[in-house]
Formats: sequence, C-alpha cells, structure tokens
Amino acid sequence: MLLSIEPDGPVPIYQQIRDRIVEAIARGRQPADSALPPIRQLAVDLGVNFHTVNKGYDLLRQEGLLRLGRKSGAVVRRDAGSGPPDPAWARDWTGRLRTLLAEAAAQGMPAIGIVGECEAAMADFAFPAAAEAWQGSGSPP
Amino acid sequence: MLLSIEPDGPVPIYQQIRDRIVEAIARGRQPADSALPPIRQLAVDLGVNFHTVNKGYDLLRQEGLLRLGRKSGAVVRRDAGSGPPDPAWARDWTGRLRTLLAEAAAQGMPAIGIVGECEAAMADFAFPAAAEAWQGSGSPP
DNA sequence: TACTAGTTATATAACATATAGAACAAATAA
DNA sequence: TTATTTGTTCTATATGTTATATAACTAGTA
Repeated sequence: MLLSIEPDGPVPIYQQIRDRIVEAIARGRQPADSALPPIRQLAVDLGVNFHTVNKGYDLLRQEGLLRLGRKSGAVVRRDAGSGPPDPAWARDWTGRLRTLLAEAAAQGMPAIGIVGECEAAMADFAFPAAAEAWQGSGSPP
Repeated sequence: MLLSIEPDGPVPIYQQIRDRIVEAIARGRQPADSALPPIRQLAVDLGVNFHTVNKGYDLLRQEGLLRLGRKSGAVVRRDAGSGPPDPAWARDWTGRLRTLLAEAAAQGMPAIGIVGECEAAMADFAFPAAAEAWQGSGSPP
C-alpha cells in the first residue's frame, strides 16, 4: 500500500494524494529520482478516476517536486538534499506556518507543546547528514 | 485598520478573515472577552458582502474561538490563556502541521531553518507567563 | 417604540471538484 | 516498423463551494 486516502473527508482527494506524496518525500521513502506509480494504476489502486490522480501529480509538478514524462512516468524531482527552496515559495510557506501556529496558540496549546509537535514531526523526516551537503554536488561520504 | 485582505488572492475571503482574526488572538491583540467589529460594519470596511464576513465569524464560532450574540456582537471566547485545547482538535492540527512541515523538508529547507521559523513565529504570540496559568481561574498576578 | 446586530432564507453567477469517455503524442520494447 | 505504455488534452456532466444580492426575521437595548 503506497498511500491511503479518505474519499469522504473534507479535504479534496487530489489534495490528499499530493499531501501523502509530499510526506513520503520528506520521510525519505520517495527520494529524488525514485518512481511513483503511473497515473492510471494509482487511480485503480485508490478506486478513483485517473483525472483525479492526474490533478494531484500536476500540483506536485507545479511545485517542482515531480517530473512527468511520457514513458518515464512520474519521478521525484526534489527532496531534502536537493538544495535550498525558492525564496518566493519560502515567503508563502512562512505565512501559512504562522497562521497554523497562531491557531494552536489561540486554542490554548502551550508554547512548549507547539515546539514539541514541530520537533516530533521532523523526527520522521530524512534530512541530509551534513549542513554542507548543498555545497557539493552529491551526498556526503 | 483592524485587518487587511487580498480580494484577488487564491485563498477565499472568508478564510482570510478567519486567519487574520486567529492571528490577532494569538498575538494578544484580541484577548478573550474583547469585541470584534459587527458583521455589517466589517463588511463595509473591507468592501465585501456581509454574508462573507458572517461565514468567517461562523467558522470561528464553530472552532470555539468566538461567541456571537444579538446585541453583544462578536466577542472573543478563547485565547492562549483559556485552557488546553480539545484533544480531537489537537489530533487534526497535528496532522496538518506534519503535512506543512513535510512540504518544507521536501522543498529542501534545512531542519534548523524550519525550527527557526517556528520559533520566530511564536515570538510574536502572547503566551501566559506561568505554566500554571490553567490551574487557576484567571491570569497570574 | 426604535435601533442595533445576529440569523435565516432564497436566488444567482462564477468557479472548483470529481467522474466519464475519447482521442492524441511521445518514449520504449518487441 | 509495430505495439505498448504512459502522460496530455479535450469535451461533457453532476455536484459542491464561493461571493454577491435582497429580504425578512429575532432578540436584546435605549
């Protein structure tokens, strides 16, 4: 099972597909240059229309995370070791982060709890071992 | 100017209204029991229909952050010092946080940078001074 | 009473979501 | 070359969301 979705949830299916793949990339389960299932096959696996999967893949392509080719299929284009993010993207992301953290603060979650959840989430992610990973061309020895 | 919105942005107006108010609560600029502008007045100030503002206020009411009364108007119901959040809400929030942080990791933002942005965002928030604030009934002396 | 402010209802237009069918284009394999 | 695989594009339909608009109603308050 590559990923599971909630067909009747409040979040659109194509968005769930996009979210699960983003998480798989962050966790190192789908590193750069690894292949994802073809659109039609994933659609069959999930029991949804192939246009829905296509929309999720297309979103990831717009975000720069996926490369889509005719016969090559869907291939991961970036991961945690592929270099620094786009500045414009970073600004947008920071805004979304602030709104999400503000929601927790307003709901009464203590500062310790918020930072703790952030660190707990990142414990599942696969970051490059060295901070100098971006200076070179590949992964450190 | 209480809050500003982007009418032509990708995020719905009612959602922007909700987000800005959540941030104002988290920053202590709209503490518990403080009043918000009446629906119709805020609608005029923002240049939108009053149903749009009503939808944003109603969202905040569903989230437990606002109390809406006939003559009393819209009043903030919770803030950072009003007690711990609902467990079901916390589970949902954690899931959304993990997706957002995964996006940053996948885009190549380093772990240090992600934690740094979290801490920078929270520096703007107004948390209760003491960890025991929830034990008592009001704010600490 | 009159005023204020939230609530509810209906209607409309534009856009988003999901499904469906069909056809097209390019890269690869036999 | 031919066949297959896979993404791409197009049209169409049904349903849900967003925003605006108008109107009327309800409950507090002065």
